[in-house]
Amino acid sequence: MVKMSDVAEKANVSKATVSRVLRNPETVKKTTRDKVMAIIEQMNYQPNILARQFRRSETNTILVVIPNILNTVFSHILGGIEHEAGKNGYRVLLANTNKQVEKEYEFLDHLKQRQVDGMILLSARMDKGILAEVMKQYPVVLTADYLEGIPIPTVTIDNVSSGRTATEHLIKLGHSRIAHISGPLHLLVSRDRLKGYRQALLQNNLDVDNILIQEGDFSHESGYNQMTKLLALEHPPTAVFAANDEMATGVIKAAKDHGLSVPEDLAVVGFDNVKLSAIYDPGITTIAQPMFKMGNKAMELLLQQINGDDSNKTQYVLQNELVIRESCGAKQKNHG
Amino acid sequence: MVKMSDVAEKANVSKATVSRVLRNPETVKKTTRDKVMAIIEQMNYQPNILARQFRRSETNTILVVIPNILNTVFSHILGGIEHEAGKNGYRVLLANTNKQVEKEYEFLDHLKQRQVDGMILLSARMDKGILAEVMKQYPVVLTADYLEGIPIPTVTIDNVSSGRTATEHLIKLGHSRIAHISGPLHLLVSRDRLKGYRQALLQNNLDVDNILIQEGDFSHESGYNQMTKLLALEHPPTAVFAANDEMATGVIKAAKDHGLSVPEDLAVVGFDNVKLSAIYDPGITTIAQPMFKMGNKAMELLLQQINGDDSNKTQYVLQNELVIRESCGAKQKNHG
DNA sequence: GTGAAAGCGCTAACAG
DNA sequence: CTGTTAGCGCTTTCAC
Repeated sequence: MVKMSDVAEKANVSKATVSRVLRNPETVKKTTRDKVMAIIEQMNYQPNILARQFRRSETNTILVVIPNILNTVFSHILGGIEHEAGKNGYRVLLANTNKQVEKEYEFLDHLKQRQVDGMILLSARMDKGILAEVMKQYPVVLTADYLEGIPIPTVTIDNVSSGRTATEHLIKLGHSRIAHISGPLHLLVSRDRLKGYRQALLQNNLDVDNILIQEGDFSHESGYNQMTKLLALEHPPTAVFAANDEMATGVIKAAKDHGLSVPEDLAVVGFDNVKLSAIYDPGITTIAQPMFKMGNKAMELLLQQINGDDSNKTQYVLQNELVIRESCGAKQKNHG
Repeated sequence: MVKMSDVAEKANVSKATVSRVLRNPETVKKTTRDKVMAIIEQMNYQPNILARQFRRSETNTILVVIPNILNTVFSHILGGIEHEAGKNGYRVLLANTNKQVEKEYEFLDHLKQRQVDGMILLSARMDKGILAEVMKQYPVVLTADYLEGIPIPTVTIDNVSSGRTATEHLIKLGHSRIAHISGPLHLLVSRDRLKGYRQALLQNNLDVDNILIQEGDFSHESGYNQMTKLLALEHPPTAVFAANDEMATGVIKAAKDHGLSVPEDLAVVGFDNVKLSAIYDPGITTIAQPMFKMGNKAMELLLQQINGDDSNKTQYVLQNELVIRESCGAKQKNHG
């Protein structure tokens, strides 16, 4: 493996000059630079990045902690992160926690050992105090997930208002008996969407009937099961707001299996606007999270921190959007 | 940042001993070892991994090159890789190519610069000759994608026989006019599935009608569009084998929009067995790829190479499986 | 079983 | 604009 000193020798310059040519070309006279570059080409010299990382103690790598790669919401955000990272010469190390807190702690060590320059969390189940400590010392950004009461840079949408928007849409369509199938309630995201649902009902002088609120786990199956329960009620709902799109498909399936049509007999609104919601039949009305953009922005904030700009330790709330398709009954069925 | 020499000093031993305690504990007397460990704990010493990597010139990191993170087939395989990697103390660096060959070449440099110990490709669009050269020098495994004529360790299913299985299933159900919507034909995977389709027809003395073979791009939209074309034929097909599940949903949507029922008027078989195929309505009969397992096996093969076991440069063909759901008409509609 | 010493390949003062 | 020099923190012979 040819090294810097080999190049230096052959080019009749010092190692320092070769190093400069590589990292600060403008500080080297053009003729010298060209000569060195030529030798580098000729010898097919590849700098030893490991040595460089060690010497500079920076890795140009960031860690992305994900609860579940298989969830398309997370993989879209990951895509956004990867895109922005690549543009800025950073590499992305993947850390799948499978929803286990212990894994989060494990990956924290990578940060502490400076194996990465920063970390983006899509899942923050760890102890808030510990996280607060960590983020004093290392660049950290939170997205998708968020926490109350600690000042950590965060990129999200407003889940409360999104929940309200989804519910209000159903109210405007004339529904008064609207159910909500929530995500796991140990997640703040789920609680906030539920809060929005409640607010919408109350603001429209509708009763909040607790029997119409069922907790799911974001899976199709839970949507199906909870909807089946709801349909067994004496007064079943005429509309459902499901806390994600996959559960919405379960809701629709349950309704169909019960002999009901969607949206004629049951209006359904989902959440996320993943591809599934667009290709399902009927197309699912949903709240769009700007997932790719969330990833982008999160990476941007992280880069600011890495580059020592601490002025910006703020929360970013991105715009969400109601995407109307067939499942709510506000629109005629068509393709696209 | 406390370093090894600090620990050594406080423990009254040499750096060498501390290093041994960390990496070869069995070569250190128990009493010494315990003393050193205690000091390490007490001082909260974190070894500088960058220094270690540099010194040992190994990274314990592998690179996974993915054409598209948003595709669930790839994210499942990635999950399998990540799982196996984690178990063995390896970290996974993500390399999203967005289907651009140039990106593949770019990421190759990481390998050449020894920034990673090995590479798993889920996409090999690069020049075969170059790849062949690379894999002589560095640990590389190919999965999901594959190439003909170069002896690179590969983990896949048999796409030809899978295509045959899918098609034969439709033939057994009594269909004789069976269409195929293929993946992009520049991909060997797509060509092989098509080949299987052809073989099944011929082996059953059915004509191959080229008008029934349409090229898609694995998207819902392409499935929809190609199916719409097929339905406009004078003699439209009564069954369709789509080269992936997402296109199958497009096929079904097109049929419904055309006033047809699936499976009554049109039988459909997909490919991959992603979650979508299970939750779609109707459930889609499909060929299951053992995606997680493919990732596992690929990582296993890579580890063998990294550990210098070159005996095993073989192709692994994993078992596929026909999963029968409603879309083909072989089964009554029910949930699950 | 342990210590001394050399050095991995690069970068960054500092001088000139 | 370029060269000299001194390490970064760890691992690994080689002695003892």
